[in-house]
Amino acid sequence: MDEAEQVFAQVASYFGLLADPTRLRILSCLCGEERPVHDVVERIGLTQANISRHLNILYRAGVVDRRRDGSSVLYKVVDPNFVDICRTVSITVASRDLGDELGIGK
Amino acid sequence: MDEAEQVFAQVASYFGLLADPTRLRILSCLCGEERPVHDVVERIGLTQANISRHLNILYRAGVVDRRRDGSSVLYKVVDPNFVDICRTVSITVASRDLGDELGIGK
DNA sequence: CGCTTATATAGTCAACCACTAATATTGTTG
DNA sequence: CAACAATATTAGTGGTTGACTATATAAGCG
Repeated sequence: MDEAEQVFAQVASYFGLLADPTRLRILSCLCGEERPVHDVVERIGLTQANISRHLNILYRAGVVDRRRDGSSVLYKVVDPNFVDICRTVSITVASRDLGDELGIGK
Repeated sequence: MDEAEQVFAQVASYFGLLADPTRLRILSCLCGEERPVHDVVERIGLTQANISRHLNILYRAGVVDRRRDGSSVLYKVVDPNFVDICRTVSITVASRDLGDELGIGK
Protein backbone atom coordinates (compact mmCIF):
# COMPACT_ATOMS: atom_id res chain seq x y z
CA MET A 1 0.00 0.00 0.00
CA ASP A 2 1.11 3.52 -0.79
CA GLU A 3 2.25 5.70 2.07
CA ALA A 4 -0.39 8.34 1.42
CA GLU A 5 -3.07 5.67 1.28
CA GLN A 6 -1.93 4.42 4.66
CA VAL A 7 -2.39 7.87 6.12
CA PHE A 8 -5.87 8.15 4.67
CA ALA A 9 -6.72 4.69 5.94
CA GLN A 10 -5.52 5.57 9.44
CA VAL A 11 -7.44 8.81 9.55
CA ALA A 12 -10.54 7.13 8.17
CA SER A 13 -10.16 4.46 10.81
CA TYR A 14 -10.01 7.10 13.51
CA PHE A 15 -13.14 8.80 12.21
CA GLY A 16 -14.74 5.37 12.11
CA LEU A 17 -14.29 5.13 15.86
CA LEU A 18 -16.39 8.26 16.25
CA ALA A 19 -18.93 7.30 13.60
CA ASP A 20 -21.02 5.22 15.98
CA PRO A 21 -23.74 6.78 18.18
CA THR A 22 -23.19 4.22 20.91
CA ARG A 23 -19.49 4.97 21.12
CA LEU A 24 -20.20 8.69 21.22
CA ARG A 25 -22.60 8.16 24.09
CA ILE A 26 -20.00 6.06 25.89
CA LEU A 27 -17.38 8.72 25.36
CA SER A 28 -19.74 11.40 26.65
CA CYS A 29 -20.04 9.35 29.84
CA LEU A 30 -16.28 9.11 30.19
CA CYS A 31 -15.40 12.66 29.21
CA GLY A 32 -13.63 14.04 32.26
CA GLU A 33 -15.29 11.42 34.43
CA GLU A 34 -13.64 8.10 35.19
CA ARG A 35 -16.27 5.36 35.48
CA PRO A 36 -16.52 1.58 35.85
CA VAL A 37 -18.10 -0.44 33.08
CA HIS A 38 -21.30 -1.26 34.95
CA ASP A 39 -21.83 2.45 35.52
CA VAL A 40 -21.65 3.11 31.81
CA VAL A 41 -23.93 0.16 31.15
CA GLU A 42 -26.56 1.56 33.51
CA ARG A 43 -26.40 5.05 32.04
CA ILE A 44 -26.63 3.95 28.44
CA GLY A 45 -28.98 1.04 28.87
CA LEU A 46 -27.40 -1.40 26.45
CA THR A 47 -26.07 -4.85 27.21
CA GLN A 48 -22.87 -5.25 29.18
CA ALA A 49 -21.30 -7.31 26.42
CA ASN A 50 -22.00 -4.60 23.90
CA ILE A 51 -20.59 -1.80 26.05
CA SER A 52 -17.55 -3.85 26.90
CA ARG A 53 -16.90 -4.53 23.25
CA HIS A 54 -17.09 -0.84 22.37
CA LEU A 55 -14.86 0.07 25.29
CA ASN A 56 -12.31 -2.40 24.05
CA ILE A 57 -12.38 -0.89 20.59
CA LEU A 58 -11.85 2.58 22.04
CA TYR A 59 -9.12 1.31 24.32
CA ARG A 60 -7.16 -0.42 21.58
CA ALA A 61 -7.39 2.78 19.55
CA GLY A 62 -6.02 4.82 22.46
CA VAL A 63 -9.07 7.03 22.82
CA VAL A 64 -9.74 5.84 26.35
CA ASP A 65 -7.51 4.45 29.07
CA ARG A 66 -8.43 1.90 31.74
CA ARG A 67 -7.20 0.68 35.10
CA ARG A 68 -8.37 -2.04 37.38
CA ASP A 69 -9.84 -1.06 40.73
CA GLY A 70 -10.77 -4.16 42.66
CA SER A 71 -13.28 -6.12 40.67
CA SER A 72 -14.15 -3.12 38.52
CA VAL A 73 -12.29 -1.61 35.61
CA LEU A 74 -12.35 2.16 35.35
CA TYR A 75 -12.33 3.85 31.96
CA LYS A 76 -11.74 7.46 31.01
CA VAL A 77 -11.11 9.53 27.89
CA VAL A 78 -7.44 10.27 27.30
CA ASP A 79 -7.37 11.33 23.68
CA PRO A 80 -6.52 15.04 24.02
CA ASN A 81 -8.14 15.90 20.71
CA PHE A 82 -11.45 14.16 21.18
CA VAL A 83 -13.11 17.09 22.90
CA ASP A 84 -11.82 19.56 20.33
CA ILE A 85 -12.99 17.47 17.43
CA CYS A 86 -16.42 16.91 18.88
CA ARG A 87 -16.81 20.58 19.65
CA THR A 88 -15.93 21.47 16.08
CA VAL A 89 -18.26 18.88 14.64
CA SER A 90 -21.06 19.81 16.97
CA ILE A 91 -20.90 23.37 15.73
CA THR A 92 -21.17 22.06 12.19
CA VAL A 93 -23.77 19.41 12.74
CA ALA A 94 -25.95 19.94 15.75
CA SER A 95 -28.69 22.48 15.87
CA ARG A 96 -27.89 22.92 19.51
CA ASP A 97 -24.41 22.63 20.93
CA LEU A 98 -23.27 19.08 21.42
CA GLY A 99 -21.12 20.43 24.20
CA ASP A 100 -24.17 20.32 26.41
CA GLU A 101 -24.66 16.65 25.70
CA LEU A 102 -21.02 15.84 26.15
CA GLY A 103 -20.72 17.95 29.25
CA ILE A 104 -17.73 19.76 27.83
CA GLY A 105 -19.28 23.19 27.99
CA LYS A 106 -18.57 25.70 25.28
CA MET B 1 -36.05 9.00 19.45
CA ASP B 2 -34.65 11.05 22.30
CA GLU B 3 -33.27 14.48 21.49
CA ALA B 4 -29.82 13.65 22.79
CA GLU B 5 -29.78 10.45 20.77
CA GLN B 6 -30.59 12.46 17.66
CA VAL B 7 -27.60 14.67 18.28
CA PHE B 8 -25.34 11.68 18.72
CA ALA B 9 -26.77 10.10 15.59
CA GLN B 10 -26.15 13.28 13.60
CA VAL B 11 -22.61 13.65 14.82
CA ALA B 12 -21.91 9.98 14.20
CA SER B 13 -23.31 10.40 10.73
CA TYR B 14 -20.97 13.29 10.06
CA PHE B 15 -17.97 11.30 11.26
CA GLY B 16 -19.17 8.49 9.04
CA LEU B 17 -18.71 10.74 6.05
CA LEU B 18 -15.05 11.10 6.94
CA ALA B 19 -14.56 7.46 7.89
CA ASP B 20 -13.88 6.33 4.36
CA PRO B 21 -10.38 6.50 2.80
CA THR B 22 -11.76 7.11 -0.67
CA ARG B 23 -13.85 10.07 0.50
CA LEU B 24 -10.83 11.50 2.31
CA ARG B 25 -8.79 11.20 -0.85
CA ILE B 26 -11.55 12.91 -2.80
CA LEU B 27 -11.74 15.70 -0.25
CA SER B 28 -7.98 16.16 -0.36
CA CYS B 29 -8.31 16.71 -4.10
CA LEU B 30 -11.02 19.31 -3.60
CA CYS B 31 -9.51 21.10 -0.65
CA GLY B 32 -9.03 24.65 -1.86
CA GLU B 33 -9.11 23.44 -5.44
CA GLU B 34 -12.27 23.33 -7.50
CA ARG B 35 -12.20 20.37 -9.89
CA PRO B 36 -14.46 18.54 -12.33
CA VAL B 37 -15.39 14.93 -11.64
CA HIS B 38 -13.23 13.41 -14.36
CA ASP B 39 -10.24 15.20 -12.86
CA VAL B 40 -10.87 13.59 -9.49
CA VAL B 41 -11.40 10.24 -11.17
CA GLU B 42 -8.03 10.43 -12.89
CA ARG B 43 -6.22 11.43 -9.72
CA ILE B 44 -7.74 8.72 -7.57
CA GLY B 45 -7.92 5.92 -10.07
CA LEU B 46 -11.27 4.41 -9.18
CA THR B 47 -14.29 4.11 -11.44
CA GLN B 48 -16.20 7.24 -12.42
CA ALA B 49 -19.42 5.79 -11.03
CA ASN B 50 -17.82 5.22 -7.68
CA ILE B 51 -16.35 8.70 -7.44
CA SER B 52 -19.61 10.27 -8.54
CA ARG B 53 -21.46 8.35 -5.88
CA HIS B 54 -19.09 9.53 -3.15
CA LEU B 55 -19.30 13.10 -4.40
CA ASN B 56 -23.06 12.92 -4.16
CA ILE B 57 -22.87 11.68 -0.59
CA LEU B 58 -20.55 14.54 0.32
CA TYR B 59 -22.75 17.02 -1.53
CA ARG B 60 -25.96 15.97 0.16
CA ALA B 61 -24.17 16.26 3.49
CA GLY B 62 -23.03 19.79 2.67
CA VAL B 63 -19.32 19.03 2.85
CA VAL B 64 -18.77 19.95 -0.79
CA ASP B 65 -20.58 22.23 -3.18
CA ARG B 66 -20.94 21.85 -6.94
CA ARG B 67 -21.76 23.91 -9.98
CA ARG B 68 -22.16 23.02 -13.60
CA ASP B 69 -19.65 24.40 -16.06
CA GLY B 70 -20.57 23.34 -19.57
CA SER B 71 -20.53 19.58 -19.71
CA SER B 72 -18.52 19.29 -16.51
CA VAL B 73 -19.59 19.65 -12.90
CA LEU B 74 -17.11 21.34 -10.62
CA TYR B 75 -16.85 20.33 -6.97
CA LYS B 76 -15.10 21.99 -4.07
CA VAL B 77 -14.95 21.69 -0.29
CA VAL B 78 -17.16 24.20 1.48
CA ASP B 79 -17.43 22.76 4.99
CA PRO B 80 -15.46 25.36 6.97
CA ASN B 81 -14.58 22.86 9.68
CA PHE B 82 -13.30 20.06 7.53
CA VAL B 83 -9.76 21.35 7.37
CA ASP B 84 -9.65 22.02 11.10
CA ILE B 85 -10.93 18.59 11.95
CA CYS B 86 -8.53 16.84 9.64
CA ARG B 87 -5.62 18.83 10.96
CA THR B 88 -6.52 17.88 14.52
CA VAL B 89 -6.99 14.23 13.65
CA SER B 90 -3.83 14.10 11.61
CA ILE B 91 -1.86 15.25 14.63
CA THR B 92 -3.43 12.46 16.64
CA VAL B 93 -3.27 9.72 14.10
CA ALA B 94 -0.70 10.11 11.43
CA SER B 95 2.99 9.51 11.94
CA ARG B 96 3.59 12.29 9.49
CA ASP B 97 1.36 15.28 9.17
CA LEU B 98 -1.72 14.65 7.09
CA GLY B 99 -1.57 18.32 6.25
CA ASP B 100 1.01 17.44 3.66
CA GLU B 101 -1.36 15.00 2.04
CA LEU B 102 -4.28 17.35 2.20
CA GLY B 103 -2.23 20.29 1.05
CA ILE B 104 -3.44 22.38 3.96
CA GLY B 105 0.00 23.01 5.36
CA LYS B 106 0.51 23.19 9.06
C1' DC C 1 -30.56 15.37 -35.04
C1' DG C 2 -26.71 11.45 -34.17
C1' DC C 3 -22.10 11.22 -31.93
C1' DT C 4 -19.02 12.01 -28.26
C1' DT C 5 -17.88 13.37 -23.64
C1' DA C 6 -19.19 14.06 -18.82
C1' DT C 7 -21.87 12.81 -14.99
C1' DA C 8 -25.44 10.29 -12.46
C1' DT C 9 -28.15 6.22 -11.26
C1' DA C 10 -29.46 1.17 -10.71
C1' DG C 11 -28.38 -3.45 -9.61
C1' DT C 12 -25.36 -6.91 -7.71
C1' DC C 13 -21.90 -8.92 -4.79
C1' DA C 14 -18.69 -9.19 -1.05
C1' DA C 15 -16.88 -7.32 3.14
C1' DC C 16 -17.65 -5.31 7.35
C1' DC C 17 -19.94 -4.08 11.66
C1' DA C 18 -23.05 -3.83 15.50
C1' DC C 19 -25.97 -6.47 18.21
C1' DT C 20 -27.26 -10.70 20.85
C1' DA C 21 -26.64 -14.85 23.47
C1' DA C 22 -23.68 -17.83 25.61
C1' DT C 23 -19.42 -18.61 27.82
C1' DA C 24 -14.95 -17.53 29.82
C1' DT C 25 -12.04 -14.84 32.85
C1' DT C 26 -10.85 -12.17 36.83
C1' DG C 27 -11.50 -10.51 41.43
C1' DT C 28 -13.96 -10.48 46.03
C1' DT C 29 -15.83 -12.54 49.90
C1' DG C 30 -17.30 -16.01 53.12
C1' DC D 1 -12.26 -23.62 47.74
C1' DA D 2 -17.20 -22.25 46.60
C1' DA D 3 -20.29 -18.69 45.31
C1' DC D 4 -20.91 -14.39 43.56
C1' DA D 5 -20.02 -10.00 41.03
C1' DA D 6 -17.74 -7.51 37.28
C1' DT D 7 -15.72 -7.68 32.95
C1' DA D 8 -14.12 -9.82 28.61
C1' DT D 9 -14.54 -12.88 24.70
C1' DT D 10 -16.54 -15.70 21.09
C1' DA D 11 -19.74 -17.40 17.45
C1' DG D 12 -23.71 -16.44 14.88
C1' DT D 13 -26.84 -13.24 12.48
C1' DG D 14 -28.99 -9.25 10.11
C1' DG D 15 -28.23 -4.83 8.23
C1' DT D 16 -25.15 -1.46 6.10
C1' DT D 17 -21.86 -0.09 2.80
C1' DG D 18 -18.32 0.21 -0.76
C1' DA D 19 -16.82 -1.28 -5.25
C1' DC D 20 -17.90 -2.88 -9.61
C1' DT D 21 -20.69 -3.30 -14.28
C1' DA D 22 -24.14 -1.64 -16.99
C1' DT D 23 -27.25 1.82 -18.09
C1' DA D 24 -29.31 6.40 -18.11
C1' DT D 25 -29.28 11.42 -18.33
C1' DA D 26 -27.12 15.86 -19.84
C1' DA D 27 -24.27 18.93 -22.60
C1' DG D 28 -21.40 20.18 -26.61
C1' DC D 29 -20.55 19.61 -31.55
C1' DG D 30 -20.58 18.13 -36.39
